[in-house]
Amino acid sequence: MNNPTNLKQLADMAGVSAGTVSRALSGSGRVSARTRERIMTLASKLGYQPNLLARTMRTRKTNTVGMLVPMGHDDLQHLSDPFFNTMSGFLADALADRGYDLLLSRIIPADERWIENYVNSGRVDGVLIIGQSNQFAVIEATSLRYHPMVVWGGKVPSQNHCSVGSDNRAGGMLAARHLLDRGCRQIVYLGPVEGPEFGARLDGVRQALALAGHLAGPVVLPSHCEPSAAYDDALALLRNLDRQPDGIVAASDVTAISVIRALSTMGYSVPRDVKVIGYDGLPLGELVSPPLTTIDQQLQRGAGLMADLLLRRMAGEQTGCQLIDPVLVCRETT
Amino acid sequence: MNNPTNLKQLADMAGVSAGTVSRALSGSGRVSARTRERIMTLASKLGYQPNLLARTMRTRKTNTVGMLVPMGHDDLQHLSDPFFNTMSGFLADALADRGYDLLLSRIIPADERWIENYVNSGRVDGVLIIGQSNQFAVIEATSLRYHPMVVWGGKVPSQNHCSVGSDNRAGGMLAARHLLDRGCRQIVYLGPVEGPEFGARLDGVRQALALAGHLAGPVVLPSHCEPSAAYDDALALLRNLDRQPDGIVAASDVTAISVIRALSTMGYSVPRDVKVIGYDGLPLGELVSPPLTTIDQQLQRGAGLMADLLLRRMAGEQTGCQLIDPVLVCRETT
DNA sequence: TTGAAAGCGCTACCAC
DNA sequence: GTGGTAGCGCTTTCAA
Repeated sequence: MNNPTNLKQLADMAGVSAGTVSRALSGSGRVSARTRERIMTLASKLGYQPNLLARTMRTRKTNTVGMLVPMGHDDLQHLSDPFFNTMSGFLADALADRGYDLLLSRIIPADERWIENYVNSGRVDGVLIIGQSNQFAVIEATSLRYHPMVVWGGKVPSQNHCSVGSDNRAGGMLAARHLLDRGCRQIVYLGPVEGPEFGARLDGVRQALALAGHLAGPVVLPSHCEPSAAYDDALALLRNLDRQPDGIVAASDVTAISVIRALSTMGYSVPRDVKVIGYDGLPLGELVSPPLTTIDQQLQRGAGLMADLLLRRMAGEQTGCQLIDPVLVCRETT
Repeated sequence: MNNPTNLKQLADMAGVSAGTVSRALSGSGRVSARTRERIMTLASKLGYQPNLLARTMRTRKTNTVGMLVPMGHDDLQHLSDPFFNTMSGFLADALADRGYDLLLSRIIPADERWIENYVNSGRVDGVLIIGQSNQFAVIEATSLRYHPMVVWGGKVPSQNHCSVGSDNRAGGMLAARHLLDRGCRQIVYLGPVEGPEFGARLDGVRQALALAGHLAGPVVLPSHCEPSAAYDDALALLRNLDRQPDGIVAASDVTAISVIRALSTMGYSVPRDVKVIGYDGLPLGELVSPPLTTIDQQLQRGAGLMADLLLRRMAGEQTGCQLIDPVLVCRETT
């Protein structure tokens, strides 16, 4: 007695039609309780699993969400970056809770249709884009035609696409103000400066300093994203400074960690000589020593919001953006 | 002029049959160069993407690999753990390089058939299991019937399933010997002790100490996996010790980081007062300060090996296990 | 080289 | 409440 490989075989064994088995197994439709019961036990006894692809093909519902990370130019093992890792972990959890799987595809944007090409292949019900990177325009254009899409990132006034992310300007202000409160007077912003998110964080820092009467503003030290490149950048840039800073706003937690390493290489102690604040609130920040003071974007909550919004959009609803309030998490680097 | 949503529509527009379009687009089969060219340009102009699900259904090939993490009892946000994150990042990269996508499904083993139920649903060509956890027996039994499966984890002599992982005993020895070389005399093993992997690491530590004439062996302090639980455990266990250790072998990098935090809370300095060595070689270890001395399992290489072995098994080949040589990476915690 | 037709495994519709 | 039948979009024979 071979195990049934498809629904028809199971139906034959049960002495009913395929339709009945389908109704019994998928829970939809009217089947007598007895028949259902009988079919269920038989299926589980024989280890029968319906083919999800065939089901998907019929119902046009994959129960899968794709996560895409646009890798602008920076194509070196992006998916291993702590930020993306953390995000994919939270998203996988959030989606699993809602009955969806997460499909990770590494996509290097080749043309203006990379998102549509991906979704048109029919493997996902919706798509989550992590970071706008240098693809803001493409994302925006795509959002006019394709709706089940939610983007992690910043929000600009005229934006059409649905995004979830922290208020980066407010977060930047929070960070700078915290350093001021801690007595810092020579404040540096270190990290990437381009893209909607980083740009807004830097603006926030500028604004906070201006409000506090620091007319000179922060010293801006542009660096790469990738951790070891950021370390090299930080070392070179900080050594080059006329006056050593006493407070550094790093553009991200990963950057902050690289900065702290660079400072330690240079013989400075954190927070005694220099205070450093990160941005993101990665769980990782809690693990490092000294534990990292940071602006928490509440990534876990953000992942949940993205999942919720996406599901609503998949159901045809229109949704607005969600702005997460950044919160200061004061640990031991400031 | 609407964009074609399926192959038939495109065929009509091109004035050929569906079969011809299929042959042209999938590259297989004989089509005249001119026809192919014409169809390709038309398809790309109209933004047509073949439905991958339908193709999969016909060819029985999904070009997708599933990654499963058995969560024994410990079901709290496992996917956000740095180890799994790192692994999934490397695997996604390795698989992408080979033309495959990675499907992340959170599975909580319910019965002895959880793996088979997953693969029988037809969404993946093969499966990667991360960690044997308490599911060694299930994995072993499944491997008798289902072959496209590769497991990250340890290897025991009689094992049937294909695994990739470091030689945990050798790694444990390496770690302990390094601490001895550094002058440590009071050596503690801290971390989980159960499961094939952790058990072997601990054995290695024991063996190294015995070989060096330390008859008493290491003090064994069993702790949880999850970072903050591990921190609590470490604090409690270390405070309870009669004699403070001067060297700690942590069962993993994540554990090592928690241990270092605990030591710092207790007022000890690493590596001055106590030396700590981790296990895994997570990129994260390089980022923390002080940078972590660890036994590197070469996860990136391991992910590549897993991908290669899985692809060969998917092609019907039989493959043996791969044991990765653990290498000592000496940074600044020892 | 191309077209016609069958069929992958499932669900949904329409009878009864 | 259940069975028959059509069809999702594609690939793959088999004929022409």
